[in-house]
Amino acid sequence: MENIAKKPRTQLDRDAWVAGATEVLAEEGIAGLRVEVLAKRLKVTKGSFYWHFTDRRDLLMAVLAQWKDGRIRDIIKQTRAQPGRELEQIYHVIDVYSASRSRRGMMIELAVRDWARRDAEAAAIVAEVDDVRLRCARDLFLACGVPMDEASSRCMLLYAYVFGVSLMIYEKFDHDVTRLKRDIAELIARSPSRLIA
Amino acid sequence: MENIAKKPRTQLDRDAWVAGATEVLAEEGIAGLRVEVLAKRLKVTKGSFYWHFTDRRDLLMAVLAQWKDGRIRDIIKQTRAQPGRELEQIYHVIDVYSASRSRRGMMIELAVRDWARRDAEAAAIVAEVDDVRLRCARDLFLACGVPMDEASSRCMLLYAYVFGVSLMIYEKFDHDVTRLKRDIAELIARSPSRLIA
DNA sequence: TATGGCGCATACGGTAGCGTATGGTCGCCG
DNA sequence: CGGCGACCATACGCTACCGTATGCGCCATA
Repeated sequence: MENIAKKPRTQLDRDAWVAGATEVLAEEGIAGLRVEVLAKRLKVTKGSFYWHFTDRRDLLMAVLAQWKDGRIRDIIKQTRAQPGRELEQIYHVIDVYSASRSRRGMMIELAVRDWARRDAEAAAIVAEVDDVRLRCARDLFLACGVPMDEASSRCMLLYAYVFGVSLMIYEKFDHDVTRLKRDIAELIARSPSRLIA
Repeated sequence: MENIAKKPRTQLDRDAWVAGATEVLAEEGIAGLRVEVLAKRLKVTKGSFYWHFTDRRDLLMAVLAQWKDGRIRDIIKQTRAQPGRELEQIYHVIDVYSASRSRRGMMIELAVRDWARRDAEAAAIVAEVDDVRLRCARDLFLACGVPMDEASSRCMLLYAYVFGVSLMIYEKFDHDVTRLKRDIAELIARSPSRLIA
């Protein structure tokens, strides 16, 4: 009965801690991610934590690594388009990264980026993720026939927008969010065919 | 010798504390803004702090209020254009808010916005600032002859971009930041005259 | 059935930070 | 020159954490 890599016990493993930590990160930010707080949330004591991790930073790095893997996998998936449908894939990416679509994901994203502003290792991970994202999005624009330089500009604008808009509070300003977001997506991805003229 | 509101003493006043706190906020974020740390930086003890402020939150609210006033004053100033030169004023706003231009200002901006994600009072202030900013920028677009809806979209895109781009790490991606930023400014503010056609 | 290790609880020392209490020093004013 | 009030230092109790040390139960295996 070689029950390989599968213990049906109720006990916690590293991944469970990382999952819980990611949850806390989304809600409280990196500063609120404390091991004793996390332990309480997982209904254990920190005795368990220090069995699975050497210290707090060990956990943080695991969270970071898992975030990076998930993000890169997701980018590849979201930017894979059937030939000829690249433009609508661009709109899809804008829509999918819209804050309201995946509030939790964006909260983690912002928490990680805030973290990266003061932590070199986090910054390195963010740099990797950004690089992959930008290249994937640029490839979509290139496939639409947009020249290289403009493809770079547009994909940079795309990501800056989706992150930036989730930092803003504009309830009083806008009257019709749906139209607003649709029009902005137009501005970012606007049919590149026009540009050839 | 009515030396009104002017004591040439070397002692600290509320404003000195707020200024120091803003500095720490820029460097360490809201979580790093501790009264004992700040006191050490100002070469006094927290005995002084609790004479000027009732508690830590009192300081935070003062920082927030001063930030709001400064931002609103700055917006008014940056978006005031001579008639007929509104478009170049838009480019000026984009440039001025570029992260590299005022790194310190953007660090505070991001710290406040991160703070606002978990604090209702901070969120209310950010909402006010965003509203003023968006309306001022929209007025510029309107003065350029851009119709209302599009002016709204473009000014929202403008601010989302400047905040978002300062969250990204793209050294590996871009080869020519100057060109990139210029082209993106073009995409955001692109000569509205074209739209009439 | 013994025994060894995994997974966790408990207990401890140490630091950082908040807020309070109280005392001290200096300048000014009568 | 006595006293008062602005401004700050010192000292204290308290809580939240971090990380370590150690004990304890439970399951597997010999």
